[in-house]
Amino acid sequence: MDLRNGAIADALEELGDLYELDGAIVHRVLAYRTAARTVREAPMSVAALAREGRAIELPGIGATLQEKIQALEQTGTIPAAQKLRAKFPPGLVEITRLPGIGAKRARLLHTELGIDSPQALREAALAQRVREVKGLGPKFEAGVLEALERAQTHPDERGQRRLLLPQALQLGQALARGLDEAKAGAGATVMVAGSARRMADSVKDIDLIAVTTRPVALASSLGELEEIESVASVSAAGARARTHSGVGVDLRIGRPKQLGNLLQHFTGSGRHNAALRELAVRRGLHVSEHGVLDDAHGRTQTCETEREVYELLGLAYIEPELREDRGELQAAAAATGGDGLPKLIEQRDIRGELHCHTVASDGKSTIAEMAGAARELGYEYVAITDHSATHGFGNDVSPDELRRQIERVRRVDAVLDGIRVLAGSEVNILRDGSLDYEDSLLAELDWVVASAHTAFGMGEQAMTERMVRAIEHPLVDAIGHPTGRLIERRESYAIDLPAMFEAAARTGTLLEINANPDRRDLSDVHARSAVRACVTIVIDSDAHRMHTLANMRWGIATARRAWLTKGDVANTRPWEELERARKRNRSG
DNA sequence: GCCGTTTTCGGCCCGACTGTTTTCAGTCG
Repeated sequence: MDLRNGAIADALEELGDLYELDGAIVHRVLAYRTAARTVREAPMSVAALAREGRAIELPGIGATLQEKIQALEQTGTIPAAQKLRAKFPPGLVEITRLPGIGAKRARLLHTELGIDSPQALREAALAQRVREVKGLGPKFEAGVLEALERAQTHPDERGQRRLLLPQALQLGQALARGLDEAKAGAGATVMVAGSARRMADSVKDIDLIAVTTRPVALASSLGELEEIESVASVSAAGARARTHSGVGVDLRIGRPKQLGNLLQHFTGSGRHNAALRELAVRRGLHVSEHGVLDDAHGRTQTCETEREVYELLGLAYIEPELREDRGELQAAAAATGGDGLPKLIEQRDIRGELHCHTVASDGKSTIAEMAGAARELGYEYVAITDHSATHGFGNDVSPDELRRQIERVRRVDAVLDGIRVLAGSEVNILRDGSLDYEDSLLAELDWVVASAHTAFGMGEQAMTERMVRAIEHPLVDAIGHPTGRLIERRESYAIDLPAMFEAAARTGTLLEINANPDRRDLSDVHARSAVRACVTIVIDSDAHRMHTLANMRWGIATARRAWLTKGDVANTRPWEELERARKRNRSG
């Protein structure tokens, strides 16, 4: 069994941390962290790739790192890491996670005071020995104690509890509105930036930007908002604060002329910006939140829009969702030989909903209510797909009950104008990959989604065989939430994704981007790999009541982050076209 | 440690903030 990518990434990250403690130059440390991310996001087994000597095909992985990955796979450990672990105890690495303490200071504490754990650090600080170290002082010592205290009383915050995107956007927009409406906000423009603007799965802290002619007054008013518990700093450049729920808020302020620079800078991601600046330097330009400095003229040019920033660098405009340093800069440089950026899918491209629930299983709304709500959203069709008999949640839909449900759907479809209501089911994929309705019953349905809801712990090979068997079933139109992950709560089950994608592409089975904001499954990275493997995607809300049909937007966000166009997504097509093209009609 | 309109060595983004500093290093995003 291959070592999972996550485990390899963890090992590379640890090694990077250790090298940093050991005083390695920052670029070497950075190389490990970049490689760790690449491995974590890779759609294939990096262990298998390394075995074939092909891991060097991944960006940021060279011969040295490939060797280390091979060693890790063969012996379970990397020799260099073992050596360094003996030198720097794990408690020291833990100390570098405390705010305000990095590798340099951790190492200083280790060599000067022999500190090797948070506990030892605490004792030294209480005995006022930390302030005696050259370069440190009483304020640092107090900060250390506070950080240790906080880590103890808020253990969950050390693990960086993150907000899901909907909560982050809601909070960010509330704060932006609050600043807008504050007295100092008159004439100001306030916007949500950061990972929330990039529509990431989850968000660590809220980034806001503002342009105004009265920066200090605006920065001061952040602390007056009801959501804010404490303010760490206020200046003309912005403010940092924390909400009552413990979320960090970073406000950055500039002049109206630099709105584009500021928004671009603070939207990030950090990696996108770093890559952007490297590209700029090669062209004699220096990019920052203040503007674009031209070496040749010694002048800084400010931009009112982000588009101008990218244009100054010879790039096409890059949508925020793409700014993750996943090839978007090369694509945006199409004029100089890149592939060009895709025209990303939009909400208005969606013509129908193909996965939602009603009171027949665990939903809260009726067929007529769901269909009416789907029509309100402008959809042309909606498939009612309640859970199947063995799911165990809500009311079990026995085969007879499903037959009655089909009749109910037909009746609603007959009386409801303006939308086509389809009879479907979200069928359970059993342990062996079989489904829990007879084929003859499935054949009566207009739409069949198949999903795994149980037995997530089976091994990779068994799980892959299970899913591939379901994919190969001639009556399965789509696979629901194909990896089973819950964002920030549950990892995906072990599965060979390339094998699943190959099967889906071969059979014409759709793979879902489930738009429930807790799932967003397939993820952005996986959906992109799937489409590259010639899989067609379907984006579904998986709504359990009328208003959650609007969750479609989170699925669209994931699709956009996956570089998907309208053409990659099945439910952008009219029902007749979709039905004609699907596999049960293709194969016969 | 990676990488190449600077190809096998010598670079490798930019600024704010903090606390410790007599001019800057470390940390963070």
